Amino acid sequence: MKNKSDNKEPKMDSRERILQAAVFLFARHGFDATGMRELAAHAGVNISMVGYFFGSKKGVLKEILDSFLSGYLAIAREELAGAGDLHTRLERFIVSTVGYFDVQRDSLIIAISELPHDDPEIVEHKAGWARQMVGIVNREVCQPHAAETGKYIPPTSLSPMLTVLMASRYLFAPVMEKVEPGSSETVSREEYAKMIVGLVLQGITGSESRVTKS
Amino acid sequence: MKNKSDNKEPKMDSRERILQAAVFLFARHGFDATGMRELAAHAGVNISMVGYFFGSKKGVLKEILDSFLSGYLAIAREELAGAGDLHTRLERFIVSTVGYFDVQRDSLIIAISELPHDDPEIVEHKAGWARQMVGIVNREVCQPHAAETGKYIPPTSLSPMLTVLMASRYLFAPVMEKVEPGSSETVSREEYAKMIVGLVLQGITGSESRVTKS
DNA sequence: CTTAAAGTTAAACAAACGTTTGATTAGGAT
DNA sequence: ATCCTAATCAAACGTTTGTTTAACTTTAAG
Repeated sequence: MKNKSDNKEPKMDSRERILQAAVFLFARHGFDATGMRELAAHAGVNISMVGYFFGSKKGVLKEILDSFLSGYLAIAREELAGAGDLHTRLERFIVSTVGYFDVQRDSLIIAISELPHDDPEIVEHKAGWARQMVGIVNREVCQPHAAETGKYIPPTSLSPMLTVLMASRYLFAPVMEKVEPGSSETVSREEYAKMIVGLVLQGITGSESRVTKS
Repeated sequence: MKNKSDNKEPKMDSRERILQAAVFLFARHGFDATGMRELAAHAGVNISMVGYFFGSKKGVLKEILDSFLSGYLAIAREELAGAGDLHTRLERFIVSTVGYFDVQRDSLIIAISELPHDDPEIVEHKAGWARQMVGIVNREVCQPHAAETGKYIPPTSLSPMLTVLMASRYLFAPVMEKVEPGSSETVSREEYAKMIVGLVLQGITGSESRVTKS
């Protein structure tokens, strides 16, 4: 009566267990404050398995960042390009991204928290993804927008602005939950996305989804 | 010819030297990745002086956060309250805050990077400041805005959004500098502030300072 | 059955960690 | 002169850090 490979709960891939534990812990204690022993214990594996699968602790971080950022970039490619005018495409992009951030909130927190730190190995990784994102935003948003309005917003400014705007809710959640318990659930993910769509497209006067002139 | 207390360069307060070194290092390597020895060496003091003046390493962080957040809150009190309609007050607030973030960019990076981490001692500190900020934003922005438009944006959503929007440039600077060297200087602080004012007040169509209908 | 690879383990490594100690100095007040 | 206190220092405290080693077990194919 011993299941060999049919059950998933008790005998999941050790590699995957480590990854999940790392996402959980890095987001809560930070990368540097999370020890290998704590990580191994939380994943239910021996400490040396981290080195075996990922080479080093930093290897785990790189994998988390790559996985999260590639997903974010894929959404940008899919939603910002393609058919529709600028407003429509921006709205699609925001709704999709907020959904993605919502599901991947721990990875999002890790990516943004580690953003400003200057470990050259990590900075280079992030710069690679950022470079592609800037290219897409420039081609699909900044230039069409400049053609419409005559005003050019550099993508090196707009990309960070859009990203952190959509991320703000998840970055501040731990603090805001202390400020006003339950405040995370008062606004649903869909309402939050609409709020950002309104803000980006029409400013604070349009922060609800009422779009009268399309 | 020996100056006693007139000169400031060679014999500055050790306490202040530690504080300045900590702001510099915490912003670049992160709080947990910065060691006491590195901090003491960078400040040019003995390692035990950190404990002597601040109690612990975490004591230094708390002082940095308190100093930065109290300044931010003071700006909010000064610019969001007072005379003028909502748009005018928001514009004043954004211009002032961007100036403040620009000068205090290292402290800003520290505050946001440590935001999501769950050290109870630190979370409580941040929650105290956030609670006051939410109160001000609610009274001076959200409620007047609801009276005008009929749409209520919760301050627990709006405060984080405004904050990270103005901070985005400094959070991403290390990465964006790698993506496009010199991109930090292509947009001046004043232009950056105008960009955000336009975005917040009129959306992406108004991201330059051209305000035709006041 | 044998063999080779992949997975897993406990143990050990030097290095670095944050903090504390006790001695020493200097300056002003008593 | 004596005392007090703030400031500074070198040295050591006991832990914990990330990583590595070598032996052991399991898995799967020849």
